[in-house]
Amino acid sequence: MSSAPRRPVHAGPTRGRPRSEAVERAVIEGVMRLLEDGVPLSELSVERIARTAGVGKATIYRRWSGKEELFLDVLRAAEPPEPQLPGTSMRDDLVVLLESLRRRGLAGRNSAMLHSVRAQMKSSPKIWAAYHDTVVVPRRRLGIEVLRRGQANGELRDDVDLELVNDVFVGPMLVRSVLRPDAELPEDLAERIVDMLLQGLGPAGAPSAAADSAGPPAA
Amino acid sequence: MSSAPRRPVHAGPTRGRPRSEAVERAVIEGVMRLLEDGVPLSELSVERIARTAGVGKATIYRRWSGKEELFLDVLRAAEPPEPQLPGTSMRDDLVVLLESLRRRGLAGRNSAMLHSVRAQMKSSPKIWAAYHDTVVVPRRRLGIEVLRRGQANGELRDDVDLELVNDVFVGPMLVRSVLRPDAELPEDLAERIVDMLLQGLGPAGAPSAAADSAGPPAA
Amino acid sequence: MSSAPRRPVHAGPTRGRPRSEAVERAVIEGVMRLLEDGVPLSELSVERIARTAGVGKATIYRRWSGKEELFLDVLRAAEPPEPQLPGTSMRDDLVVLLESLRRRGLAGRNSAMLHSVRAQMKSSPKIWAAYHDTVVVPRRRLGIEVLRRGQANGELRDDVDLELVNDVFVGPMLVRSVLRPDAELPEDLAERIVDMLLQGLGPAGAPSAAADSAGPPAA
Amino acid sequence: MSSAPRRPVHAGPTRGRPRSEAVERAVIEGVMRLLEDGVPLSELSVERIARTAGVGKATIYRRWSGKEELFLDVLRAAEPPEPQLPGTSMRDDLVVLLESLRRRGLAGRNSAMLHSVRAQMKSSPKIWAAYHDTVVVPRRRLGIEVLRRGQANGELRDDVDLELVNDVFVGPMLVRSVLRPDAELPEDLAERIVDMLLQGLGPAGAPSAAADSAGPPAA
DNA sequence: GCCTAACCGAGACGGTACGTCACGTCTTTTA
DNA sequence: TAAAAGACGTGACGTACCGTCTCGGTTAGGC
Repeated sequence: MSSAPRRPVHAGPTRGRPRSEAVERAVIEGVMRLLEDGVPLSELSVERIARTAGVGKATIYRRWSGKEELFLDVLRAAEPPEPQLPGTSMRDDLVVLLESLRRRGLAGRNSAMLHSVRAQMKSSPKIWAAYHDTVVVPRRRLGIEVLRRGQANGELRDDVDLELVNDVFVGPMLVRSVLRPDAELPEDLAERIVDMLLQGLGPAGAPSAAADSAGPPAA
Repeated sequence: MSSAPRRPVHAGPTRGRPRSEAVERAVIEGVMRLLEDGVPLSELSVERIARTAGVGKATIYRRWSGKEELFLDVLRAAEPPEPQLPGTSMRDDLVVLLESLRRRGLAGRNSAMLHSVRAQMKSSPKIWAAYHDTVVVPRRRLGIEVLRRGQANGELRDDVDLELVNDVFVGPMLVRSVLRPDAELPEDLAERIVDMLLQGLGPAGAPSAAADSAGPPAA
Repeated sequence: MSSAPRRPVHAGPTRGRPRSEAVERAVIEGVMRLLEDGVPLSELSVERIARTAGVGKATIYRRWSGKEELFLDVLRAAEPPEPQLPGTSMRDDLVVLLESLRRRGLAGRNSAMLHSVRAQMKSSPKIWAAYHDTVVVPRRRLGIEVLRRGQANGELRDDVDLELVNDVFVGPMLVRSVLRPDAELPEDLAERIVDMLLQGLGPAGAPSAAADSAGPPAA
Repeated sequence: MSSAPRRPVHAGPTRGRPRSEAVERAVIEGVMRLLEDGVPLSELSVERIARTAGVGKATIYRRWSGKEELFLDVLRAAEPPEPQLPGTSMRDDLVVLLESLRRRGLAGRNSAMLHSVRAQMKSSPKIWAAYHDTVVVPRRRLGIEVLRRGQANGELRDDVDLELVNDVFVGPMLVRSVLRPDAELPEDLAERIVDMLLQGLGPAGAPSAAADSAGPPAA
């Protein structure tokens, strides 16, 4: 789970006193508590984190190379679990997927701050890449799998690039939380996006029948 | 151009030495040069900016309340001009709009850093809101205007929320540059997104003919 | 008076805000107050000195390269003024010289600590050399001058190395305060040393008459 | 040899693995090697000493309460053996005593550093007292014994304070090595000091004949 | 020949100080 | 009065040691 143990891997098995796992937890939870308490990101110094967690500064630097790397683990710990897909149809799975994305942006008081943390992490391309690979990509894979199943049972056209289609579904939801982090997103947003996209925006699209019948067209 | 002149409006017309406009430009261009030279954002201190621009620190603080506010002006200066819309059809206008969005993300070596600057600015909600209102919103208004014209001439269905539709078009492009700032986006991405959305993703959509014919369906 | 301004001597006249002399004084007096208050030397961190003097750490490092160099100025400030020599005879001058040496070792509560400071400074040969050159050597020169006058008026033999003779007078007094810093030295120690040395230790030395007549032999 | 075993004297005779004497030696010799290698005193951390000696930190703290106490044993180990007195006369014995003092100050490259170690120890009065009692006092006793024998056989006046006379002999030699640790002391310094003092500095002293004849006056 | 207590090296731990750097403010002189 | 320069108090940075505390593994008795 930890990003990089920073232990010089030179010695044999475990020599010396082993690292305390409790410390790891205390630090990450300390950061979360500070964020929940409304401490602005600019006041989240390593020094203060250490003080809050009741931990020496060196103990933090022994595990993480800096604030960014620590934040990476904080975000990973805060990431909500993978949503449970109903599996009844591609359309329903997509709605659940987008809905979980919407909820992530408004989970309690700290969500705005978590958003800032994510933004802050971009200062270091390496760290951001690590976040992208371990958090964003898996979620993306899940979406593409859902789309693939949709193609298989005829809910989705065959002649489309699934990567792009995934962005088309996810983009509208994500871009709202990125551009206006504190805006409240309407509850039926996921449904509206999915249905609108499935039925097309041009006037030649399937008639309004498709808008209410949520299930697969032929079933 | 400056966001907040910070001049206490107490004195008469202009007493003493007037502020040099050259200073303003020198500072903003200094920041840009540093970014272009690959200086990481974390090393962009006010102290260094002042040194680079050959300017006193106090002179910077006289104009901007801090680094974030300065960055705001830097981003505004770096923002590409509003794209020239062809006006031949909603579809073509949308392609140009999205294409300008794509290009913004790969403008030279500094684009990745400008992206970081944008991310950094989110640490301060006030500053981000200012950026949002002066840069994001106008561009958004432009898109919605295009969509409205599309509805008027039958290119877009009548029963849709234009705000949401705008996000649906813009989202896929934006989310890619947000999640993977250094990825190269294919040149025909704008076209593909627009056409895919106009024609719908469900199997009942217009046949493949619509996919190649890029022009408006009825023209 | 200051040991090394540490200012890079590159710019022309005085540019920018000049250094505050009050700060210099506050720091040195802060150290002295801490020593007087019985703070052990090992707790005399730069951090604490700065806090005591109400001064930033950087302000200290701007003037002194480290604790040792600062202590150098503290010792120079604490050094008692050059004693007033009576000039009545070499013997009397020597007694005054040695007496001032004795008194330096017991000036208030802080003398023991000043002694520690001196000891500490030896960790850095460069700093000690500076102390030696600016404090020890002048005092030494004074002693040798007294001896030279003694040779001139017949109080001291002609065939002796004045440097060595000076050490012979100063040594016994100094060695006591070095080896046993907290011992109280008897009040008449200076007199006893001078007279004993002038009259010789061998049994063939001048009879006890020389011991009471303190003045020059021919008076 | 060890100053304070620091073993809590609660258990019976010797239970468990006994302490390795080799470790004790390794640590002390490690310190000496570091000093010989020119490592400045300020870089002589317990951590580095342990690393050099290939020993755990706790092993050092098991034996010594801290760096100062360890240095005490280092100095004791470095102390040259008590000089062999010829016994032919007080004058000769004193010369040998002072000569051994002179030699101590120039024993290889490390003598300057040993001097620093001694100085450093003064930071802790307790440690310095221990050094004084176990190293300085015995040597002092030896000097006073020599003087007493000199009084007995007529080489030294009867009416003098032996403690003070001892300081008078030792002081000039010691003060030179204290004030200028790196100065080279001339080879005949011991002889010159002793003879000068025995014959007195006043012009009424024995004529120059006594200056060359080094032996006791009456033999 | 075990048992077991104390040793050993290694290194993590909570602290504290180091010396540097940047913050935003404040004096200076110069224009 | 604004400008460049740079000192100022503050406080975080990342590192190094402090002295203590586990770890796994040794090394001697005493049984």
